[in-house]
Amino acid sequence: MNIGTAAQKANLPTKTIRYYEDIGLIKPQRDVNGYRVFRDQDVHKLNFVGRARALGFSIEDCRNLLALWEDKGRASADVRAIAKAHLAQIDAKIADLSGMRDTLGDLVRDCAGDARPDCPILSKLGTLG
Amino acid sequence: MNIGTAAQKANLPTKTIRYYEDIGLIKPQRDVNGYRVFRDQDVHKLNFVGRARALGFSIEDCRNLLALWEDKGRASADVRAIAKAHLAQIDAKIADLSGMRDTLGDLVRDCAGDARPDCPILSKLGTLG
DNA sequence: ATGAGGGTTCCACTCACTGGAAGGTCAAGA
DNA sequence: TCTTGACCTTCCAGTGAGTGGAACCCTCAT
Repeated sequence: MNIGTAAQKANLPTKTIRYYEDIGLIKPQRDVNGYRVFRDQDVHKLNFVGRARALGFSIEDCRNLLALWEDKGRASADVRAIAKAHLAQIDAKIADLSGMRDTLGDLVRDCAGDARPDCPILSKLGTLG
Repeated sequence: MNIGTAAQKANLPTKTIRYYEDIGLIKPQRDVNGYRVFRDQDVHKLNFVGRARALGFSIEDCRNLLALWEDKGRASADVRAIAKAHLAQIDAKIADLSGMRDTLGDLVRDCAGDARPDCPILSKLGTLG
C-alpha cells in the first residue's frame, strides 16, 4: 500500500510518516516509480509509535521498543531488562494519570456548584501521587 | 522562594520554568533585585504541568486545566464540560497504556525464551485497543 | 574584596514535527 | 490522446517545547 493508505490505517499524517522514515524508525520498500510501499508490519509499527508518542514516550523509547520486537537474535535477559524498565515506566504513567483523574473528578464534584466558592483543590494540585 | 528551589520542588529544570513564564503559564512575582519569587501555588502549578506534559498533554491542555482551577468566576457548566473532556482524554490514555502494558508483558512471557523463535507479538503490535 | 553559587537576559540550537512550493505519477473521463 | 485531479516525490522553511551557553548581576561566607 502507498503512504496515504498507511497514514489512514495508522492514524498519522503522511508528513509524520516520511519523517519517521527519515530518522530510520521505519524502512518502507520503494516501488519502481519511487513511491513508498508499506506492508502491514510497517503499519503496525507506525500505529504503535503513534500511540506511544501520544502517551509521552520519546522517539528513542519507541526505537528501543520496536527493536525489542525486531531483533530476534537479542539475548533474552536483555529483552527482559528493557521490557521491565518500560513496564515500570508505563505503570508510573498509569498511576499518575489515575491521580489526575481523581483530582479532576473531585473538581467536578466539589467545585462546580452554581456559585463556585474558593476552590479547595488548587491547594492539592501537584501534590497527588 | 527563588527559581532554583522551585525547580527542585517541582522537579523541572529552571530553563523550563523560565520558558513557562515566557509563554504565560505561570506568573511568579519579582523581588526588588529582579529575581523571580515563587509561592507554593506556583510550585503546585509547575508540578502539575510537568506531570501532565510527561503524559502527553499539550501546553494548551495544561493552560486550560490550570484555568479551570484559577478562574473562579467561570460558569459551572463550562467547568464541567472542559473537565469531562479531559477526563475522557485521561481515560483513553489509561486504556491505551494498559494495552501496551499487556503487550509488553506478553512479550516478556512468550518471547524471551533462551532461543527466541519468531516472535508472534509483532503481528499484534499496533492493533491492541 | 574575592570567589562560589545563585540569579538575570538573550540568542542560538535541538527535537519532533508541520506547511508549502515545485514537480512527477496514475487512473478516469471528455 | 489529452487533461484533470488525486496522489506521490523532495526540499526547505517554520513551529512548539524546550535546552545550552555566553555575558553579566546579586549575595553571602571567608
